[in-house]
Amino acid sequence: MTTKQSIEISDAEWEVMRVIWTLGQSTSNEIFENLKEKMKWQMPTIKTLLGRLVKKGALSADKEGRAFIYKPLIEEQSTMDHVSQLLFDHMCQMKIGSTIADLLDEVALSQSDIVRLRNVIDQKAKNAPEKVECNCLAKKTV
Amino acid sequence: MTTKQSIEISDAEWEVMRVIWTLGQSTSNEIFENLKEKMKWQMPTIKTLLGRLVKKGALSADKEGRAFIYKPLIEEQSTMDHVSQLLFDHMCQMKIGSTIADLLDEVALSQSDIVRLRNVIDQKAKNAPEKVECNCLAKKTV
DNA sequence: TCTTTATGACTACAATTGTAAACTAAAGAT
DNA sequence: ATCTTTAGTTTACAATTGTAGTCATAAAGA
Repeated sequence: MTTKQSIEISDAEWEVMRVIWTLGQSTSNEIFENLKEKMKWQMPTIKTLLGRLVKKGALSADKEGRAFIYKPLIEEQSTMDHVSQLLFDHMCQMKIGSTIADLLDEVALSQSDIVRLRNVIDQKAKNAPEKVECNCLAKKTV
Repeated sequence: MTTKQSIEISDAEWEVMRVIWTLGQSTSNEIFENLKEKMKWQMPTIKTLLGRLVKKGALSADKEGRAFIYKPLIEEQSTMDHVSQLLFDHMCQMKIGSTIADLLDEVALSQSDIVRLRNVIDQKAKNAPEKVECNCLAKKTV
């Protein structure tokens, strides 16, 4: 799993990836079973998404008898890290801290997540500046 | 500012919003000056994005002499909160904690951000479960 | 071996997005 | 009262995305 960071995965494709990541590998049928309720998708929709994901290099497809077995070529955690960084990269730096705080308030966290988060924050605390500057405007070239 | 949460703002549009949010209000010219370097955009590109944002209800446009003054109709912090929630909503619940930890490691945080984050985490710690279940597969309807 | 069926491949098509050219109308200058 | 400049409007156009129909083919059963 080389984990190419440059791959763009759309929302719909993301749903397919989640199933495959969780199962480790999967057939189109299995994916269909897992998503038809939640997404109200027809089989051809899944086929299209699988095709695009293979083409993008996010999945491998190995023929196993009649069907293909799809396996992830990119790793889940690093893909999640990548897209969240992309998102926050194009937001006002000054407000990222509060946004993450608001976010933490909404998500489910386990005890070990808490430990991990506390550690990260303790580390950051050591060198945190008083204020983070807004980076939304071009620097004045006076 | 009513802050309609349903508005979808694309990446390019986001850049325009950031400038307007930071300035409070702006003309197309001012936006151009702030983004031409960073985005390498031509003026018509900005015009298009402004038009789309007004149409979407993200901006108001008041004629002031020759030009329009654009003002945000949605609030920056809540828009940031909204899009980050949207992003994490379609990710594996089980891995969100570690993703946010990885993210915190990368971003700039001020001392007051740190205080705020510690508070949120302390709150969450009270009721945090041992483990957060993966929510990527359909529940078996046995 | 022939037929049925499951599965993937190809095609489709509208909406959104990124990017910008061309056109038009109004404001300021002469 | 014109002309020029400037700012907005309309049009354009390819790529991506969401969603799915149709076609072809290979496997499985009769």
